[in-house]
Amino acid sequence: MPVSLVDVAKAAGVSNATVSRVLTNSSHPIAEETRRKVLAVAEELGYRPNLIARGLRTEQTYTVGVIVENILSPFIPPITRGIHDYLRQHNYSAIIINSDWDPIVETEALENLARRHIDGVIFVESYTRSSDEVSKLIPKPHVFVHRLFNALNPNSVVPDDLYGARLAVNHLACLGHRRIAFINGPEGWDATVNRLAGYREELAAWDIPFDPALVGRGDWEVQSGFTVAQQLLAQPARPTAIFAANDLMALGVIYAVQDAGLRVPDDIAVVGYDDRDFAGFVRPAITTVTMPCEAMGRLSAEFLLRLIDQEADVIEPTLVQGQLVIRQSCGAATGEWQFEREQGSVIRQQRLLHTECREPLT
Amino acid sequence: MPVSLVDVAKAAGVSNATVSRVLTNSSHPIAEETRRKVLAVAEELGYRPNLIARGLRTEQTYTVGVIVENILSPFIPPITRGIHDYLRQHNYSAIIINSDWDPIVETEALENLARRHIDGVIFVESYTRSSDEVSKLIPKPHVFVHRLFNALNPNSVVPDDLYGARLAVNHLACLGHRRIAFINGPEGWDATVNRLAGYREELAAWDIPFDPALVGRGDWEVQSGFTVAQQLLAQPARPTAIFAANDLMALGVIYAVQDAGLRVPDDIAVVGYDDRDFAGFVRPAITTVTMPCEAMGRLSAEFLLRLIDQEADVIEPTLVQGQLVIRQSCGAATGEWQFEREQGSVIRQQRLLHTECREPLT
DNA sequence: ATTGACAAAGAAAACGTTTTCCTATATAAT
DNA sequence: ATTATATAGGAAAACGTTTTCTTTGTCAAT
Repeated sequence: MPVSLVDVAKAAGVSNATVSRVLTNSSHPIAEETRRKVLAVAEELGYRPNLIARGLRTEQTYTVGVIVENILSPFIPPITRGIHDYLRQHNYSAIIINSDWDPIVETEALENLARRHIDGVIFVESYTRSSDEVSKLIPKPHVFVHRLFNALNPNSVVPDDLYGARLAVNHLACLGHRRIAFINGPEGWDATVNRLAGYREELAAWDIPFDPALVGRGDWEVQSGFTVAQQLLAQPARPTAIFAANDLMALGVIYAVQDAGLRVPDDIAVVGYDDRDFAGFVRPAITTVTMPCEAMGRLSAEFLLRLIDQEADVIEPTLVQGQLVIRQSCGAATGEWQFEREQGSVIRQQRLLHTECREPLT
Repeated sequence: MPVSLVDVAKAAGVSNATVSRVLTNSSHPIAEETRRKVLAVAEELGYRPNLIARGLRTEQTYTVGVIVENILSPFIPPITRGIHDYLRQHNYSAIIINSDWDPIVETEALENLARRHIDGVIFVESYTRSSDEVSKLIPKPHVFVHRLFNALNPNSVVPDDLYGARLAVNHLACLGHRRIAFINGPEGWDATVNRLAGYREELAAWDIPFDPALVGRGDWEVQSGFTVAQQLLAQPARPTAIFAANDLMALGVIYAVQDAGLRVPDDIAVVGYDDRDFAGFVRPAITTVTMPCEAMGRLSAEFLLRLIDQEADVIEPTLVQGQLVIRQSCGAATGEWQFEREQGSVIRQQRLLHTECREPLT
């Protein structure tokens, strides 16, 4: 029923080989007339190459596996969006697997992908395997994107958390804050290490002494931001600004400030991290630093295809920078409180590092 | 390099055919001894069937396409999670395509899936195609899940919005509210039609007269909930409760109530719909009705496999019920304000319909 | 004893491509 | 005039399975 390559060959009065050569733009020489004839016939018959059959012969399936540890993580959709976009432009498709942090599921998934002879694998937010382990399980190129632990493995694309933290602190410093507290995430995460480093570096750039009493540790959840902020606010010389290592904790901070009878941003400025959707519509809307998910996704796909095409053997760990999104929680946004996300300020502020902003903004 | 079926056959001293029969549990009789021998050898050599080669012969790829209109929609992750879970248990994999509402991309995607000889397609939140159109584009079974328009097409799995709206209104009525306003979504959406119907039905069940002045229309966004709520609150006999057709608008309602110098839930009770993540951690946390995304996803996958296995020709449109999640915004939740989601109350309240709760709860 | 049915297994065809050979011209170089 | 080279295309092998067809026994029923 479906028309095959042989059907086209017969109808065009040529051999299989010729049709295949025309359709795959083979380097084998083909007379211009023949080429046109074949293309015309193929078009007319509505021929669709069978990628399964092709894959059997060429051992290339134009399919990559995407392994996701937790499909409900808020970063997954934009990351996969970037991946998909790039892949589609290069005629690749993606098989997505959700492993739910289960190593057994993940191993089975790799097994399954191997059976399908996919061309490569992208691990999203994965941390269970090292590059070597993966290579042993599936002899295909792979890339890690948004690796949460040991991010500097080869073949990984991760956010530049140090830079992002500097953006946040820089913004607060520009606004005149000198007692800037920091609520970090749990130990062990790369994000935690690097955001702290960025915080310290930017403080140093402004000649603000580092004060351990201004640094707390949460667990990424709202409640922890709330609790730690309460402690920070109870200090004798309380901070004038609090930078939380993610938006959820920043929201907890805002609640704590409000419960203490203070106002955000008037009494305490708050900056978050991640640019989660709610950051734009809670009250006050949260100034934050974006996770460059889509860009990371794109890049990881680009790198994977480069590995597949053997244009590279290994990819250097790559950092992707986020942007500062200025909203209400830090007092810098102008104009009325609004629900729309301020795209303009993202662009305007994105390169504000201390070198360009040695003095407070106003 | 990789070990093939012929390798296994040689090593076991039998023919290809025998190995294949053993490994696929064919109905062809096999001596028990031979079977064991083959299995042992396959295991020992680490044989992995080549699904590409198998697919070429059997015309079954154990792959389904999942077409998503907008991968950033908040419902997509849980829906695909349900789909993946079910598929994995049945050894199927999913190729995901994000069409970004672009019919051209979608058509190309279908074309691509057809080339890959996938076994079926699931359309998630799609509305651009009718069942017939799809069948013309790709001669494989398909299912729609969470169809936003014309939801009662054959082969679709959609939320039971009428039931969900009744749950919400019932809850408010149980709490003693009699002037219950409703902020609906934009015209044309199935959700809009059905949630209004549910609102009216439940009012009728409580013998509360329907008052058009208490019904407004938003556009699903926070701002619209805010604006419409302001209008409702300005009425001479203002409502004591407002049911918003989604959580974003419910949040806008809360802001409007607060801006009017009133309190939620003390002065005005608010109920939302969807159970978005933020509903659990905004202040006050929003009482809402869940979208049964994961269940819908599972079910759609189940139906698709049924179609693929030709156990059915067509699937009747199927409604999936959500649950009421009681939080702070309606005044019914007991205990302190807390960040954790109250799993218990979901279960406890889920079957409260007017028949079981003819009178206010307290 | 002959036939029929069944179990068990192998040989070979088939799936739809790509690719390796091979052949037949035409043209260029000796 | 012969040989080399390039162009163009066909025949057939190959990819790794499944499945059809065929064969060989074995056992039971006539």
